[in-house]
Amino acid sequence: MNLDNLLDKLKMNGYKITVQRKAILRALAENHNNLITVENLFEKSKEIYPKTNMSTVYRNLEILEKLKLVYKVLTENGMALYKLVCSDKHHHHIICKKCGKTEVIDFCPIDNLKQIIKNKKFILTDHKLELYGYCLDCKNSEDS
Amino acid sequence: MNLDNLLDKLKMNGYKITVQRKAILRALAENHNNLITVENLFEKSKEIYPKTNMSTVYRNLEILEKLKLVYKVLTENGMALYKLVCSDKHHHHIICKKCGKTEVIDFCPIDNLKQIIKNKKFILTDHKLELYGYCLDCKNSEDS
DNA sequence: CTAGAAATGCAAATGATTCGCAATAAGGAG
DNA sequence: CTCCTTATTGCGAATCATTTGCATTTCTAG
Repeated sequence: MNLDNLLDKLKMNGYKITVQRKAILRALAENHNNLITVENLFEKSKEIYPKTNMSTVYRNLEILEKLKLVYKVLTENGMALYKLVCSDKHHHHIICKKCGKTEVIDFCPIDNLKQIIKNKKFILTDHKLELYGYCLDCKNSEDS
Repeated sequence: MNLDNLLDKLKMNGYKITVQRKAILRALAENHNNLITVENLFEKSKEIYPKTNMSTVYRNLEILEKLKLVYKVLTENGMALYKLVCSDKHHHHIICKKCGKTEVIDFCPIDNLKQIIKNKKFILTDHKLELYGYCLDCKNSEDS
């Protein structure tokens, strides 16, 4: 999904297009393969529009998350990482533990699981599958 | 794993057995099927040994996590939930989104995934599979 | 029983995230 | 283009789970 599509989606949902909002989206778009921290996104947004404020970044991420335009993971210490969603099709990711690079995993084990869960006293509603590792770039750099 | 085993593991690793530590472990053991919040664990520990302190709970959870005696999940808002690990065998859970009850899922899709990841520029090291839903008790109670 | 190390309690610090509120900017109607 | 309404922003202060420093207490090996 490119920048214009994103802006359209926002407009369609009654959100105004502000300079800050565009900067944040562009910063996200320029990192669409990587999960980034809010702090980092804030820095990148400021490079595009220097007056962008941290609260604004948070508020926009909240909106983008609600519209499912952004994907959020929590690190082990509970900090949020974000990236733009790349496609509407259900999928998972493998995430580089060092640099946050992601690749799509076009496989979902949920059907196998549904079978198993049939016998449990549970109604399955959601699932979260996250794979972690190192991308080759990070693997090859010594200090991992 | 029962209380005595847990105490042994701690001793074996050079940790002392204190009243508070035993209270926290007993509280965890009494809830071994449910994920509980630290706050909640704190309350339950105090019922067993009233002088137990919140910091102590946090410090002990940290130790238990390091020894892999406890399993930790983060809620959507980044708050930690804990439960004792039940077995050494690799497994996953289905988690009730309302009450935190868990059931073991004795299936891991990682072999299928390894096959898929072979072609990616990634070294897989970890994975996280969490299933969410409602246990029948919660499903049946109206206010969900 | 004692010494030394580990653990605890308390209160204060941290740090990511949220919030209140006044000021500003967007964009539709005229 | 200008006005008006409403959303959005910036700022600083508040939140809140978690962590930490330090003095005190408790373990436990010897």
